[in-house]
Amino acid sequence: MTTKKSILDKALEMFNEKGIEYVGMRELAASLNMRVSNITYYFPTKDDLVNQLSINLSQLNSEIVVVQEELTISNFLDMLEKVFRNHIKFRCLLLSFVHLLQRNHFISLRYKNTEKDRSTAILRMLQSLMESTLLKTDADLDFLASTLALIIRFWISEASVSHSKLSEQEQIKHYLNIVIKLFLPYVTAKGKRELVAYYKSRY
Amino acid sequence: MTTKKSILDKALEMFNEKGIEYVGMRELAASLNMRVSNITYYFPTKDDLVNQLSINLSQLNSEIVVVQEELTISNFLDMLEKVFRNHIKFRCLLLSFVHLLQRNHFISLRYKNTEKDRSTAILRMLQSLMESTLLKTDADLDFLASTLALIIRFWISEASVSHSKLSEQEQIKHYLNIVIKLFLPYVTAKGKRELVAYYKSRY
DNA sequence: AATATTTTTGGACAATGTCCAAATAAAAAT
DNA sequence: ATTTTTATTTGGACATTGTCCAAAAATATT
Repeated sequence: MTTKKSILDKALEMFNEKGIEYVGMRELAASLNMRVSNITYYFPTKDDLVNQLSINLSQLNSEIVVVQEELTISNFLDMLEKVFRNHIKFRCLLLSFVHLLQRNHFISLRYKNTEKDRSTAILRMLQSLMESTLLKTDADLDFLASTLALIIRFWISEASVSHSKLSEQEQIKHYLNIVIKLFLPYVTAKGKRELVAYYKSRY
Repeated sequence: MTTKKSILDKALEMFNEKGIEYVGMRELAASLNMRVSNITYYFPTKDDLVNQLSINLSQLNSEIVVVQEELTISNFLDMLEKVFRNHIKFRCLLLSFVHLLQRNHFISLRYKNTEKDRSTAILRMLQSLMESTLLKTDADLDFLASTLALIIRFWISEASVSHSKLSEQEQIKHYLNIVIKLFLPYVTAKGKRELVAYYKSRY
């Protein structure tokens, strides 16, 4: 394992534990048995370090969210669940989401580029579900996409505030459930069967 | 105007502008034409200062969210809109919500006390709407309350990230719209008339 | 007018992220 | 094998942050 990777791993671990803003460079260096300036050799600023973590999360999510023909509700929820799992792995980033975008120059630049892609990706998936007659033709896709985006971005913040006693698995279940119920009024009979099947297959 | 109040006012103004974490005590003091230690005389720590702002927001919201007999959809949405306006006035607090709860000892203590009150208040309002035959009897109130809580807490974070070009008025409209659409499948015919009437009366 | 209380001040403190010249280790070239 | 070049690591410095405190100044009370 390279020095760079060991720094990233330990940083993610400690950031997740205590929050990005509350882990000092000296503390991180001490945990790694190295000197602070050794970290800054690989990551000149703390923002660089955080930015690399954010790139890693983006890549992980990109592997999951792939455009596919004939998207099913199960596929869709599976993807969502995997994204939720990635969010837990990188939870420090999502808990500091707003601050990072306000102040981390790299992240805010990169985010602006991927933001539209991501939300149009969601919209296209919903359209695909509609074309497969899984969503009713009069379903308000913009509403669903907006609400979905809000949940995806902030579920983990909400969970850390309101459901911290729940296990990670239970938290994921809770917010997947909310998504399922969000879709419920808008799925066709066929879609509803898939939705219910997905729900029963897990819980 | 007392010194204490002038500190709170200026702090809120600058915190909203730049973010709580990015306004230093010296910067704040300079804007007030006073010395740092003069601020710490009234607010020994920055957390004390932030906590007082958070108390002020809580009080403002408590004045709005009052339990009333015969709650109507209009009343409910009016309350929500007023809460949204308060959130804009104190937006710095909501943008730092997670951090404050993680690290500000006062706020996290106080929040735990009011958290359950608030969410049961939401639930009771929904029950009241149901008793007034504005919500269908089979509406999933827990789902509505959960989703509502998520929107109320994080709409302004989402707006700052995704809709920063919109005016404050447009942002409020957008998220009120989401709430309206969230309720749409669960309102009775009578409730729907109210919902539509509310929507048309504004926009 | 003297005393007590409240408010304001300047300067200190430790901790933070960042930076840099020098030391060391490793690799490449001779 | 020895020298030169490059990559990595180190200790110490810097400005900035929130916090603290003894003394000064202003105000209130006796």
